[in-house]
Amino acid sequence: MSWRKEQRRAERGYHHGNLKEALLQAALGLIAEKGAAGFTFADAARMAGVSAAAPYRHFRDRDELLSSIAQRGFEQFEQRLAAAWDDGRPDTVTAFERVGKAYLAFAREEPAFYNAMFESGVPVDANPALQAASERAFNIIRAAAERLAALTPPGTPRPPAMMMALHIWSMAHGVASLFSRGDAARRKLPMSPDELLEAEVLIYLRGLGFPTDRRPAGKGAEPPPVPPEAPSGSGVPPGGTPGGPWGKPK
Amino acid sequence: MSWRKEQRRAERGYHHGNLKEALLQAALGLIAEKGAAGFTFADAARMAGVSAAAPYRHFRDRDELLSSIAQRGFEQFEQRLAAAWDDGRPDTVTAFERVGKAYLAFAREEPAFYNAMFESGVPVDANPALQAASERAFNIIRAAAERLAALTPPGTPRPPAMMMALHIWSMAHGVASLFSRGDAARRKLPMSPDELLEAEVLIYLRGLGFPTDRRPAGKGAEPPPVPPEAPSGSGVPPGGTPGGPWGKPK
DNA sequence: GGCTCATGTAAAGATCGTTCACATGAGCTG
DNA sequence: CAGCTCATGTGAACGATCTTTACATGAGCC
Repeated sequence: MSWRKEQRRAERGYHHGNLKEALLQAALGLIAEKGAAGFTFADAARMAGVSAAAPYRHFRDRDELLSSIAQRGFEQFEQRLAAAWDDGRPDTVTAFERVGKAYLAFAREEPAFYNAMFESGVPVDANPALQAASERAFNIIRAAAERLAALTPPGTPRPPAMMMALHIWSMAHGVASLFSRGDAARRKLPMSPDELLEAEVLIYLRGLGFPTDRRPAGKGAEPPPVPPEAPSGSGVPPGGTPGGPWGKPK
Repeated sequence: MSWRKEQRRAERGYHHGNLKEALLQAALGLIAEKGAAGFTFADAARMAGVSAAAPYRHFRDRDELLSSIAQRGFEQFEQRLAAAWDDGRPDTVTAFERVGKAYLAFAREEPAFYNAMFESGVPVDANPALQAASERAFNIIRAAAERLAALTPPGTPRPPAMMMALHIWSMAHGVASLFSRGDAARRKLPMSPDELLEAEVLIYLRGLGFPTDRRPAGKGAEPPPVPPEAPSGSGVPPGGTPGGPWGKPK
């Protein structure tokens, strides 16, 4: 046995005290480094200063550890999305876009969680708690979509809110997993993932009849200003950044 | 040594004859079954009836096999996308949507390839040939986007074609990887992935000012042949079919 | 026929995931 | 405080995988 190990043991005694948490943290670090596939149960144990068999006292097997991380990830994800949504303040469209940004930010800033959640092959539906956490996170997007759906300008086709939510989710996930993470991020793009997603969502919202004219596209005339936030009237600020979400068209 | 093995050997002699190809096929089957993560080099060897060391005569290591499969996948992917695009016939928008469908169809029908290409953790940029194949596939989408960009009705914002291509790619990939494959597909949806993507793309195109009012929601009449390629038409048509691509709003 | 080299084999080392019998010690009970 | 118990950690061991190394085979070519 290594000197190091003995030393660790001396420091902390026979019992670790908080092994479960330590393992989760270790795994998180390892996944961030080498991906969920490269992460090793034995490595996590080593990193926690414990024998290879010890983790089995806290997790049925390697998959359960991964699953736990995914679940915790969904919980944090939900919190961040909820904070971004902020119940639709100051206006629905702005908040909606903030959710998109939060999605990408999470994928970028918490690669280990995102990996465990969406790219580790953990079957979400196998674990009820995990599935529930996943649904709670999605429900934020869904709630936002409901609000948005209620606001689609009259005379415009109005898809079910659920569908809009799924659309947004797929856009965000598509951008995140193709361009915003790991080696995929190395695909060189003419713009940042954030800009890409923002423009995508804006075009989509325009397709639903929402005024997205706060960013005049190019030199052209302002797109016809549909009454902001249709029925009630609290709404999208008319002003905007010049250049449009996609920059000046050449 | 097993009887089976001896028998196989007797059938084919000491040399396999076409081991490289056999390994690729075996791997493809295994990945389809158990995912790229669960796929094992030794298993592929076994399935080809050779010793565990034999594959190393044809692939530097397990990753190179995976990488080869990904590359082959991108090549087939390119072919299918190209066939779907069919150089924009009969009209750009129709062909464009066909590309979207082809994307999903590939993801669904060739799970092993799709898995190796996008979900196996193979670093695309590590292998120049692989990267080139990937780019050739993307170029189909890109070419389609160029054509579409050239047609955006005047008076409408016109994002760069490259951006449009990336948008479409991210939508397709998002839908495919969230809803169209593996356990993720088990997330129960109120509609098929194909419908979901089609609606998403249509709304997006509408956001770009394209007329997307053909296609009465259900089993209705034949899509009214909108004058194909309508650069002259003004943006979003006021009428549109009731319901649009997403069925009747409730 | 004989040489050569690509192709396959067997054996072995390193690492993992996992299990099992056993050790330790924290906390309760009396 | 003594003793018991049970959660928690240890070591050893099994089978599987990946990979390397030395050796075997035989197809093609002179």
